Amino acid sequence: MDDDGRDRPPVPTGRSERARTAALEAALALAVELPYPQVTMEAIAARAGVGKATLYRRWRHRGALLVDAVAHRNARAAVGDGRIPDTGDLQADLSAVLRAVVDELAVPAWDALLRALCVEALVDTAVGAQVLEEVFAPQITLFARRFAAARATGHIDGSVGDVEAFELFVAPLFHRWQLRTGALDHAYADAVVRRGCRALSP
Amino acid sequence: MDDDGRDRPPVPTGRSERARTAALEAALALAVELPYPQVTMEAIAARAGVGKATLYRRWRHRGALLVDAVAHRNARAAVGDGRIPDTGDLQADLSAVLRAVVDELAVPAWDALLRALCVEALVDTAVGAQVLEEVFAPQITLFARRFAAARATGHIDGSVGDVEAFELFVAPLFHRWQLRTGALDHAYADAVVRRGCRALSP
Amino acid sequence: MDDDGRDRPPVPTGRSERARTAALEAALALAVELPYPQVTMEAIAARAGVGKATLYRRWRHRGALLVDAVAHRNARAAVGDGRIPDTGDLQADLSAVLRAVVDELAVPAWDALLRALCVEALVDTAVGAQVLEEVFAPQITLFARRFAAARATGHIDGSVGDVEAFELFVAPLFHRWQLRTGALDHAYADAVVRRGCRALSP
Amino acid sequence: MDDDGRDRPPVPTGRSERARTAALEAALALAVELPYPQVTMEAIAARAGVGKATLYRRWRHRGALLVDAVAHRNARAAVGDGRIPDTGDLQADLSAVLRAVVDELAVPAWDALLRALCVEALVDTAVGAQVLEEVFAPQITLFARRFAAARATGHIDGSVGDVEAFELFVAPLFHRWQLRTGALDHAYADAVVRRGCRALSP
DNA sequence: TAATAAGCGAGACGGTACGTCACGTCTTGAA
DNA sequence: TTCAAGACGTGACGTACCGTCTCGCTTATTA
Repeated sequence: MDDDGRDRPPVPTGRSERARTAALEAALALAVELPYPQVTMEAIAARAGVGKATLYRRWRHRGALLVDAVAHRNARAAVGDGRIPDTGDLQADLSAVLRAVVDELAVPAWDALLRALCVEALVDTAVGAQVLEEVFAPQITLFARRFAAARATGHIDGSVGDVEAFELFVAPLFHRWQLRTGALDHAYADAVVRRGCRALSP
Repeated sequence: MDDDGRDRPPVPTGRSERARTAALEAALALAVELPYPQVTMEAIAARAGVGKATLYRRWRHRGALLVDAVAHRNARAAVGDGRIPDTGDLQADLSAVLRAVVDELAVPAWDALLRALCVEALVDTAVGAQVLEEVFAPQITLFARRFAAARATGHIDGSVGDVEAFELFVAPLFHRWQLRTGALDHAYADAVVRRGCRALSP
Repeated sequence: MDDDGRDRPPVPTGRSERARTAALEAALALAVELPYPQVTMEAIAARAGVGKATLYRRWRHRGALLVDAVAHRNARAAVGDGRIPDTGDLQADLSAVLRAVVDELAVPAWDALLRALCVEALVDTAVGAQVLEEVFAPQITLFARRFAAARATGHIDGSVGDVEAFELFVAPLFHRWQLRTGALDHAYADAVVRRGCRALSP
Repeated sequence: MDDDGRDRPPVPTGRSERARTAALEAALALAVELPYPQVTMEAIAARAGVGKATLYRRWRHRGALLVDAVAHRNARAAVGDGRIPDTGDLQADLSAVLRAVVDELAVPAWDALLRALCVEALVDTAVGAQVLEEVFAPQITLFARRFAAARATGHIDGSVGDVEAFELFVAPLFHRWQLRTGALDHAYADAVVRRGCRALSP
């Protein structure tokens, strides 16, 4: 699982590493501050002070570069700092998390990045798989841990899988975020959690 | 709500009507048979046998053209032929509908079209609103009618809004379709409906 | 003899004509003021205020463009104003002409253009043929007319062909100009003519 | 005359000597078998199995490398093996030599090399001087020796300089070779010699 | 003989130009 | 008058070379 459109050179030297970092950060910055069609490889290269060939040497697509850029960002500031609380009250814990997700999606920078990621994922199946693996899968894993605890204490139906439970809670937010079918606020997050917990109760 | 990127000439003559139809059908055909980045205005014009200026005279964006094209398609073959069944058994009715949705999404042509629509919606907020209004809103209305009946017979919690209920059922499918987090089949549709009905039960 | 790398569009419109002229004059200007490797299609397009695609639509090579540019220039200011004098004294007439050629080659602009033409002619046989036809052949024709008169009056050996006689006079200048084997001045022109006339005397 | 773009390291070790030879021969081979624009420093380095930095360490320009390569070639197989015959019959002797030149120019390899040299000489004055000094000057010297003998025996006009006499014979061939104004064969060589000798007769 | 530094091949780097394609506008010729 | 056809200026595409640089590795000397 290494030949998915990234990092051809196995040993990044000092100079290479500078170029790589500059490219990733330029991509992030441009994706945030420009309409996505203007986030071109040319613009990223110029902003990063890097040759276009260097970009294409490392990433086959703009999509691959963007996914790496977002992964790079997440490595620095993990969303929700990497753990779902477990106070014993599943509904309260999930409410806190989904409220945090709502808050994140309200940050224009993250909103723009995520929309860009979705565009690339929709356009190219391979990039879609990469997005799933590197951006969503970690989140699913986080939720899965909390669900396991809830199952152990009998708070949720043991027959529901992790991904299914994850989608029960996150998909409505994702849908509303992407299609803007309504206000995406704490109240909605709470309502989604309330209904989700009812759906999962044993 | 008239300057949203469509139909500037209000009275299409005979000749321009032919051009309009040809453009819409060319857009549909290309969106289905080519990767989306290759569905260019030039390609659509060429396929339709229409001048590029004619396209830009009627639609400002490729997105606006595509939305019209999908609306044009839906006008011919309405999804689920325009009504949600009401046998009195909400869960059975919704299962039938969501299974149909799953089947639709499995058709490559519709899958490709919907992905293209989502790309445009993600890239441009105005197109997003148009997609919502013309593609998703009709669906929500369909569901709303069935929900109203269910509320009247006391089968679901009266305090849950139509959009919220819609998202409870549709968002998981949408999420799984877009991100390919797992198999999108009848079993998943049934499970989503089962959990949704539990969540909505009074 | 029309498909030799120029003028694909048979009827140049008003806008096209402006683009064509601007391109030709930009090419001339750049070939004169820059080292030849910097006379790029990109630079010509920029200087002409013309799209690169427009250049490539009309000329396949930089060479083809340059040949047209020089022909365009020659159409305006014919070298030696289009006729070789005939005072009855062949040696004097040719001296005057070759001195004029020497003077022309001393003009940096024409020197640069001619070197550029030779580069293109050396690199690509097809361009070479075009250069011969459009730049040198007219000169040969001019000399041929004068040689015909000289043959008629018995001043030169009737068995020597026009091209051979032309080369007898012009080749030494060309050789010295290109390889800088010595001073290229009026004295040299006179000496070349003197020897050439001796060689051709009946 | 040492900083003209060649041999900066005065003491080539064994390893670097191998690199030098490999580079020169790769340059020759590529100049013969490819169109000249494809004879790039990269291609030469690759063919020679040599680092690009090694090329640039020894030669500043592709032109300097090419001139050295041709000189390297000439060192092995001297053109006309280094002497112009002196049978006492100047015209016959020169005919033999110019026929040999014509034959050389008919060899595609030498034709290609000489065109490449001329391109470099035309593009860069410094390279032009180098070409003159290393490729043409030795030829002029050869002719000069024969002219001196002819002058001593009163066969040619003593007032004509060596370079002028050289150009009288060689320039027409050069001109015809470069511009392809006509057939470049033994007959033409003979005619040029015949006329040249008449021009030079005392 | 072992370390040590110089020179090498390899090739990544920041650039620039290539030749192509699509953008959205504008002009022309035919219907 | 409207339309298809397509040229126009613009600018991004992905590639190839430029000339410089940084790597390890090989060599040839110096301790």
